[in-house]
Amino acid sequence: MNASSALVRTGLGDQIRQVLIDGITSGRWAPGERIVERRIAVELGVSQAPVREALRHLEALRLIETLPNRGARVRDFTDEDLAEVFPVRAGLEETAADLAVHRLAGQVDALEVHITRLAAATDTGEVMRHSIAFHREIVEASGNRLLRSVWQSLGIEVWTTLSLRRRGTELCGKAAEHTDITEAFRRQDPGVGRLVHAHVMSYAP
Amino acid sequence: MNASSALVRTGLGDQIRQVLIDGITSGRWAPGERIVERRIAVELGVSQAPVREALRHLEALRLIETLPNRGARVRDFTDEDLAEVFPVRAGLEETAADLAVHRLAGQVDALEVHITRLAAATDTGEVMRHSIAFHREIVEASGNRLLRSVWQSLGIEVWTTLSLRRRGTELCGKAAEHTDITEAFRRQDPGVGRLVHAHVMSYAP
DNA sequence: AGGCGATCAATGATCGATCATAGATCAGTC
DNA sequence: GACTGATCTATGATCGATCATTGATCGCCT
Repeated sequence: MNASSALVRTGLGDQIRQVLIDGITSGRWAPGERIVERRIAVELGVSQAPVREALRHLEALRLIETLPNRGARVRDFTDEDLAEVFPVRAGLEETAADLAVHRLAGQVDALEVHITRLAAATDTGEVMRHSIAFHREIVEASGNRLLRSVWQSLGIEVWTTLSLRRRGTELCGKAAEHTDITEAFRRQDPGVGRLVHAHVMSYAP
Repeated sequence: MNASSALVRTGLGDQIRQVLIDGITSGRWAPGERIVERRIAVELGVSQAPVREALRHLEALRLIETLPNRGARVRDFTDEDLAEVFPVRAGLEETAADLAVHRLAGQVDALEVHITRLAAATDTGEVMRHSIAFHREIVEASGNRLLRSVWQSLGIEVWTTLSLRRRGTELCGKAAEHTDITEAFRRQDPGVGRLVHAHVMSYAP
């Protein structure tokens, strides 16, 4: 067991997953390229088992495709793949907003925090993270744990990164709508769900 | 390797998962009860690895909870857990319906098949399966593979089974609404999404 | 008695090795 | 040369064993 990259002892599978995600989003592994379990295992100085575990996570995130007995390969993301995310997100977040508007009861402090941070963000990555955090906050505020689980399993961050990598960054400028949404939450506007829906869909290509 | 239950050679993990799901839905393992990897492995005459794989699937279905280094236990499903499914399903299926109405373009044959089969169903389990199949058809018809993937990952069948086990069966009588929905699809009614949403929510406790 | 650290058993996490399958390669036949 | 089947290779799937963590138990000290 070497120490190629200082893998500290806390959940090998998780760490390997992150390595693989970084590798895919950074383009180290090209779309369509095969990811061989043992090769990764040797490279990271670990066994095959935690690599398999990580790969199943990537499969759940739909970052890779696996065929029985034939291993995994990086998905060749089509524009359609990227576009498919938005209706699903929009539907989920509309549901979340409709649930959250009752629970928040006009208390929008948590949302405003993210707006402030987003305004202060400098680089693209930071803008993305804070923008996503705002949406995550709505989902959290829904109080529906299943909804949160499903939303998270979409791997929004990763897909957004991939989307940015493909097309030029176009996610700025929409920040103003976050303020509109927050105001709708503050006055407990029952139309906030549709507002969120439209907002999410406006990101779609 | 014994042959306790004729585990044929095609995806041990999948088969083990089914054994565990059956065990949980049938009540063999009580809520809160611990599921010990090696115990299952010995019982089924397999190794620990495929059992772990199966357990991760159950975790994704939220049938079990796992703590790091402390194993898995059957979730103690609260009424709230069961109730949480419906808003999420409703949101997803509304999205699906809105997408599907364009793609189907009034062709509702596939939907009608399930209505016919549902009408012919005899026992409760069959009613449930055909009823679910109708909803699955809508999701399939959306053409959005991500949506399908997310919907399937909800494990509707399992949760419905659990719901039936807890409360008396109350899912009959709603079948008529399936006909209404199908008609809405046939005439490409843009309100079909809301109709499906309301229909799904009507199952909620 | 109560608190506290050492010890132990159970078991999840990980490992290294083996088994089995899918493709690729090669030999033989026509 | 083209087709068929045997063989070989790479690799996923599975196994049995070991490492490491957790919570429980026990004995000691105050």
